[in-house]
Amino acid sequence: MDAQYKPFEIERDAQQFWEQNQCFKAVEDASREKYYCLSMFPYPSGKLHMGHVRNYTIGDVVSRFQRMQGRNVMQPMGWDAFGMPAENAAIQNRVPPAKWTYDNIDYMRNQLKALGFAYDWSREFATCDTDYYRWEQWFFAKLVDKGLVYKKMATVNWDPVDQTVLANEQVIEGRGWRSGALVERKEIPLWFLKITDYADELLADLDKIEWPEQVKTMQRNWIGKSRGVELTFDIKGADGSVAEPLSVYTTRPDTLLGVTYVAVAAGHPLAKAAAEGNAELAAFCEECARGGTSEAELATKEKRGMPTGHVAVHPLTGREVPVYVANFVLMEFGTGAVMAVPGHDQRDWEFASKYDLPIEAVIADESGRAPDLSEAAYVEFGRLINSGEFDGLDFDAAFDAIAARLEELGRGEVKINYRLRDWGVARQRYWGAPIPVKYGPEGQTVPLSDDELPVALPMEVTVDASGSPLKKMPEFYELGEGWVRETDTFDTFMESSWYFARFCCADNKQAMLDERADYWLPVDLYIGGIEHAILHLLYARFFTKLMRDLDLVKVDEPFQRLLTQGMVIAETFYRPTPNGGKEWFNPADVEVKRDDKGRPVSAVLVSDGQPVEMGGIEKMSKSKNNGVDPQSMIDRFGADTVRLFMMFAAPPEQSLEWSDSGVEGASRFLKRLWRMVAEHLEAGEPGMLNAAALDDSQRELRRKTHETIKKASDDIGRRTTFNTAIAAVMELSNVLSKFDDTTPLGLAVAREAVEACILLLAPITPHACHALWHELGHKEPAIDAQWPKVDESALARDSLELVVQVNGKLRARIEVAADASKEAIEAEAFAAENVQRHTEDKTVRKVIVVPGKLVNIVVG
RNA sequence: GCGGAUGUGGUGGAAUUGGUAGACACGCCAGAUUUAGGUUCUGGUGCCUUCGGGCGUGGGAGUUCAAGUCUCCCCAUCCGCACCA
Repeated sequence: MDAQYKPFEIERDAQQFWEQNQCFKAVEDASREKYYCLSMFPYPSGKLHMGHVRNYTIGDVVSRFQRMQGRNVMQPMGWDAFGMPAENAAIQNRVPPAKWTYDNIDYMRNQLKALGFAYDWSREFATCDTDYYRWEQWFFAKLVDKGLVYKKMATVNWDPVDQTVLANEQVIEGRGWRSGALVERKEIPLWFLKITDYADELLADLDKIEWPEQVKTMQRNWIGKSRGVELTFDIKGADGSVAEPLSVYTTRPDTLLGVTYVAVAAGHPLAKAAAEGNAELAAFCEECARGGTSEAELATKEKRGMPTGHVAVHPLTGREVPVYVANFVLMEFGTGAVMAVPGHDQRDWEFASKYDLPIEAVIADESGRAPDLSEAAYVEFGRLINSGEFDGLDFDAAFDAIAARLEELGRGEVKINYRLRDWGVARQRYWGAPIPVKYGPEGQTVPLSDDELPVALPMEVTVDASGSPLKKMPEFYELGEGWVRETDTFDTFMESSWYFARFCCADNKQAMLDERADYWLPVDLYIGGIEHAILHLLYARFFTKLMRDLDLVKVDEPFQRLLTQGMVIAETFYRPTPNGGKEWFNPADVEVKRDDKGRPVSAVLVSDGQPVEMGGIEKMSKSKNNGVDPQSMIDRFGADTVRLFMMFAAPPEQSLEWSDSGVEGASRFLKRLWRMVAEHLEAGEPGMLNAAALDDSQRELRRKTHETIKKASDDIGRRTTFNTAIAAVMELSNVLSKFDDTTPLGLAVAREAVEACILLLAPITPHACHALWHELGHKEPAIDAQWPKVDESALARDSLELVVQVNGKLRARIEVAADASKEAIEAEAFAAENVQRHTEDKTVRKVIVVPGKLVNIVVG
């Protein structure tokens, strides 16, 4: 064999072999156990970034591993092709979004192929293909029939200059990103899916799936099921006139007697009514409507309010408290009004302090007395005080008693609430799937029927900043006789909510899904960024339940296991610019200088030799210019090196810091591995592996081989910590390289170790392992080789090393027989010289023996 | 603001169930070989030390024979927040 590792030839040959033999085409086979491994499909932004490479390498490693376990593996790939960047590119470059998108797909597909991923390309599709989104339109019409779709007014970001709706991303510090105009909140009618109908099931079924606990927690908190009381306050105008009663929801009815004011949203009917004769209040309400709609922006805003002049009558005591308009109360949440208990809610406390409203204690602290409310609200549970007949009750008793009393008075009832809101799926944009609805001359709203579908998106359009071109295309929306088509398109989360199912039967032109989905679903392992922990994953779970209820799938949950991968980060470099900004330089163009300890101390730009500042390690991004181009790495080192580095540098769930020298290390290891196999083959033909005839060093290598198989199998299969699996194989290869026994038996043991290294690495560096497996004389390709099995008998040891601690400090190591008794171990421990030194003149109080691990002698 | 996470040598990380902290790799130091240089190989490398040992996992307290791991408080950084994907 060629003693030199030539990654480019090897990779080209391996990829050709896989393609010619259609090795990764997945075929349904009821007699075999299936494994559906899916990575989140990419948005075709132009070229792959390192985050993609990481994501897809993880998926590929698992897919190839599962194949070697004998499973029938499907690993598909496609394109999440609708979205805003295509429109932005269209505005900038005057290219229609469709052309831009499909060109990007062509380029990125080639990049994926160069990385050698084991995809079944026959299942590929893009969500902007009419053949894909037509089923989404069909499905939406079915949901309308089932009553799971409705239209209501909702708040959007409105750019008053460009006269267009902005995404939250397009609102920068309260201003439109193009126009710079102050953004306003505006109400427009939009389509919604009733995800709240499924809130309970979405919550309960989290227990059925093997997801990271933190992701499940985030989803639980997002759904936010709470038990509380909805109650009403009677309202009186400033002149004493009676107004519409005000409904509020609270999870703390035990604090009801501490209510000292009530607050409503600026858009609340009560606020609107009060503002009519009050110019100051009207101005305030208008001001509240300024700025973006994002919750982070609203929640961090300074809390402000203004009295309406109305008073609310306490439902139990009859006490009259002022009604405020407050900017932190939102019409979209709950009833658009809240009761305020400044003594026991921090936000209410701050508001009350600011506007000089009374702060009263109705919950006692641990000592049973009224808590000190001068610095902050007391938010713990406790027994009631200053609450009349309810005094002395704890939270649960007070909850029930107060709820019962309100119910008796017809003033309230216990209610389960969810934080989750229905899903607004309409977007006022062009590059999305058209919403299949038409409107009639008499105001009818009708979903399109099967024979009116699909509604194809016109592909040849000119896009500008003034909103969707569909709204200016009568040939698109005019249907004749006064009928017009909806011009809004779907949220792109719609497409990504069911693509995993369509991969099962992407070629079906007659139906959305067929029985092949029953074979492949659920996805066994889903891999993608943690940033999708809530929205995408929740919507996909919701869609699965919708599809199940329409008899399209049989599963309750889409993704049985979930792996959330961390970000790829890199050092940043910059120079200050005269205008106070920063000019960022790519790490590839910078050289870092180190001190004699290897600490980075300074950096210079290679092109001019002048210094640049180090800006810290950040997520790879365009704005900081610290992205490392995967293509240039593949061109320099080959795909296997890039894959190996990515899997070795960090466990998949943590962020991964890019390091050029780390990549070189990965490349070095592959060269060493290659040379080692070549030298092993030079050394001659191995004999039969007779386990009973091994000498000590042979037995030791064989034990290391099987320990490595055991660890790597567990690391890849169960723990998905690929970095430690690779480290274990490196250890084995280090031991192997020092093993120079060229007897037939020695070579047999070495051959077993070499083959273990290659097979254990085959999922990670598939091209090199494909070639090496062939060099070792195997006719079947490495992808069809069986994953190595552990020989438990090779793991057995005669003696074990234990550590001896005195008062928890390590003092000695002892060698004891594997089956030594506790007494024998203790005796051996006390016999150690260093142990004697630390125990003499002291009383032994306790001896702890942890079998196979350690002895701890406690002296005093 | 709310929700979720992370923090270990000069660096990335390992320590899976409370039981030897620092596996594996990068970097650095010394040596060897070859070369014009990169390369390759061998050895060393947490910090301090009076060479007995002591200290050490963001900071502070606690539980335990034993804490990177469990509990409480604090600090810093990252992700998400419903129209970015």
